[in-house]
Amino acid sequence: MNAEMLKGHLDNVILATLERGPAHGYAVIEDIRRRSGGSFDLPEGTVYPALHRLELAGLIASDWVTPEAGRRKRVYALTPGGKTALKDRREGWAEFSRAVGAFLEPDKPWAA
Amino acid sequence: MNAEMLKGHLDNVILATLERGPAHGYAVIEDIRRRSGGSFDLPEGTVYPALHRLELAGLIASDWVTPEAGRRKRVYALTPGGKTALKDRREGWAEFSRAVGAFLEPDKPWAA
DNA sequence: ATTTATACCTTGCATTGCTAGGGGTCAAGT
DNA sequence: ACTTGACCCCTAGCAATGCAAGGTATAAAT
Repeated sequence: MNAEMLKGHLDNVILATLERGPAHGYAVIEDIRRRSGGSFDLPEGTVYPALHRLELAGLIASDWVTPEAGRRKRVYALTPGGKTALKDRREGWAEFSRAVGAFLEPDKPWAA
Repeated sequence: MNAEMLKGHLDNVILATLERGPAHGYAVIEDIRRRSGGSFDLPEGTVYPALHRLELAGLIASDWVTPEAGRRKRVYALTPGGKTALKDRREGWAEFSRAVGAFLEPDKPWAA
């Protein structure tokens, strides 16, 4: 799978991951890998800047958590604005997916 | 629809457009707009460089055509390599679409 | 004559995912 | 004791891409 295809969709994937509950960066990477069936095996240099980007945009918020056993983690959670954004991006993805499918999935009924 | 979502997918859309037969740049833009149901209304500054890119990569080839009536056009057609690439990219899109759908289309059966 | 649609092109920008590095903690194996 | 691997965080700089903005030119419509 081409690497550039993810551009513009990573934020949506991360937001959808955090929709299931707060998680720290490393766990987000693992969730994405598992939930995508291995298709998205993202390096840290991709995900961490994306998380910072989303926090700067106000779509997620972070808290440092230091458990008794283990290392300190930065746990991210969706903000109300993030939930709204995710809803909008779902619609955006549906439209985009339908539009590209009209070109690359010629068996679909909508492909004129 | 977000603008950055098209990144990495435009080449596939253009290749699929030329799959139906040779066309010049301006016609490609119109075909994409029509076939996408208006979702992709691409400016020339997006499509023309992409066509040059694809030709440089050997996936399409161009010929200048000067009809008796009308303006001269640069007509692009898929090369054998382009047809092969399109086939591969169809599979890539299927995988990518399935993977993103697992995050943004939670009603789908594969969304664990 | 002016506007609109057609038809092509390029420069430079903003954004993005990735590579390649860095730091550090902790458990298990050798 | 030492190394390996898993865990957990971060940044600088690169390459690619879609786009805005601008230019050129012909043909048809008003």
